[in-house]
Amino acid sequence: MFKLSKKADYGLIAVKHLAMHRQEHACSANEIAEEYGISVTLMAKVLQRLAREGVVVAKHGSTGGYQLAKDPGQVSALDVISAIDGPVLITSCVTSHGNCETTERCSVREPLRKVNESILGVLSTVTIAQMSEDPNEPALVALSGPMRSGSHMSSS
Amino acid sequence: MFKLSKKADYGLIAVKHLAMHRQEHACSANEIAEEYGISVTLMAKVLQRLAREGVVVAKHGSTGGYQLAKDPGQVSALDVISAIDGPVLITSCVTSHGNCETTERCSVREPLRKVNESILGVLSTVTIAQMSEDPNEPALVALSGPMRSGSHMSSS
DNA sequence: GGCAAGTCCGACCAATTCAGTCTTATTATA
DNA sequence: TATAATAAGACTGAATTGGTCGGACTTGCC
Repeated sequence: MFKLSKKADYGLIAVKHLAMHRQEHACSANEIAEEYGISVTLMAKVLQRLAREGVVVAKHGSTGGYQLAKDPGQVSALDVISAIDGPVLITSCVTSHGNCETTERCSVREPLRKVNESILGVLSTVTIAQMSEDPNEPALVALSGPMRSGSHMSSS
Repeated sequence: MFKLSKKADYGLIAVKHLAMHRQEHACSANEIAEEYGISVTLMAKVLQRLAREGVVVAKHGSTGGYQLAKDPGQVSALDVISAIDGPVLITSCVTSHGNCETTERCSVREPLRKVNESILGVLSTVTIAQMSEDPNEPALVALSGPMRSGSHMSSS
């Protein structure tokens, strides 16, 4: 469809958790998973991936765990998502070496590439630090308002 | 991951094709599918869906086929995508009645909701008419600039 | 120094879900 | 009557989700 994978979702949760516990001890996968009621094994896998990609650093040993590798202001949502799910591409056509078999005939590739770039721009603008800010307005109120799903927000 | 479904992809291709053949006869699913080397049955299903959602109009009979329901400038990419795949929601949490079981504990819901809105904004800005234009025309470049729509750039 | 506990790491595996495809039958129009 | 849209269902395969196990590493305690 057009959704983040659960792994990417968990990755964002984990990274945000680490951002909020920077000063303290390193957080273990177990600790984070239990805090949010998430599958421990999957969260562990996500954190391993994030460590391999350099988003977080792992510390072995009995007091080990994970910590953010950089400042929360330096890590974007795109960093986390693409670390887990690989490069963000809205279509299979729009790869770096675009090679769907109907390349010449496919006429929507170029416009979609631009859309893809815009989305990358959006995702890279949002940092973990921003996501950790205290939302002074209750989220539920906004959500219970008029449905936004099918609507195209009065552009122009 | 974060990809359009093949159906949505085909939908965009079909709608663009219809936009470029407005003046002429109605195009059958068979004709469009063969032109782009696409599975005929899937393309038919996509067009059926688009017809049901009012994006295109179907004409029965031997000279039948599909035609755009509106002006190409009035149809956005979001219209096509959400007609086929349903509402665009980047996470399962961010629904209209947000009900993932860890709602209170889940801390990334609100930031992601804003990201979702930004993406909706991007998709709704792109019209079929723009997609049919010359690729050199930088119709979308403006979007890569400063974020609009729900962004929290003005952080504190 | 040596041992045990707690943690990360990597690979392999199982169940579920979902997208994509095909099939069949029906309806409407020229 | 022939053509093309419409509709509903079954099937297939891949991706996602989630788990298990054995290994390696670091720390704390004896």
